[in-house]
Amino acid sequence: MTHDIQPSFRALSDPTRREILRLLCQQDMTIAALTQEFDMTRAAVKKHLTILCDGNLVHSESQGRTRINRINPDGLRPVLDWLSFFDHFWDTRLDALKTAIERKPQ
Amino acid sequence: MTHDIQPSFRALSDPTRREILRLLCQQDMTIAALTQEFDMTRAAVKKHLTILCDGNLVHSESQGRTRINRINPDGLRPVLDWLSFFDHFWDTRLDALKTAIERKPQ
DNA sequence: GTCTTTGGATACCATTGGGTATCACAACAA
DNA sequence: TTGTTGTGATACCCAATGGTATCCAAAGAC
Repeated sequence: MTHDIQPSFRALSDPTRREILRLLCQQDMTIAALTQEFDMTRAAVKKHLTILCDGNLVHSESQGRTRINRINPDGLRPVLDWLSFFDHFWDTRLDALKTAIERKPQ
Repeated sequence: MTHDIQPSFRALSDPTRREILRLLCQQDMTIAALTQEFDMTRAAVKKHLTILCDGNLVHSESQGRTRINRINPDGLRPVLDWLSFFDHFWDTRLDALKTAIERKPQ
């Protein structure tokens, strides 16, 4: 039901893919347009886009001969949720430590 | 000067390492203690810890014979910053689109 | 129609990554 | 001292990954 976050973290772990996301934040782009921004072949960019789609961070849609690649901001939510969870537990532990120190008889 | 975020994203991309972070949120742990939580050898856990240290998410400190592994919450900040940047640009684009629609004569 | 462009798919290569096995070393206990 | 425990480091294995080259199909442009 709820999406696995692993594909999202995987997609974010490559600098080329993060750069693709940055570019797609500004405008939708075709594979050909994205390829012009990198020093690699179209096939390589296509592979990165597939991984970004698997991570639910990008959505692709055919329009005639071209295929429009679009950011999917909802895909980032599970990642942010996990990091928040992480932060929450850290805070909890910090609070527990603080409480322990305060209670400790000198 | 400012740390490269790539090692942090890399460290977060593996489920075992995310689980290690979750465990370390609750308490500091030695490698031996961490190894008991996983179905793998101490050497494998050690490798994961090295990657987490490279990503600045964990800090290790020798205490006599043992080595204490501790969460470094500051290491998560660059990651959160990047994701915020991402969010910001998405919002900006969304606003631009909204404005364009509102301005568009019907 | 033909040609060009855009993209999908596959095979292939070199490197990285996660894992084990193993040896060596330092610290503590007896 | 002898042994045990916690750790570091290395060599090795196999799968995954990032990349290329290549072929193929379909949509537009001419």
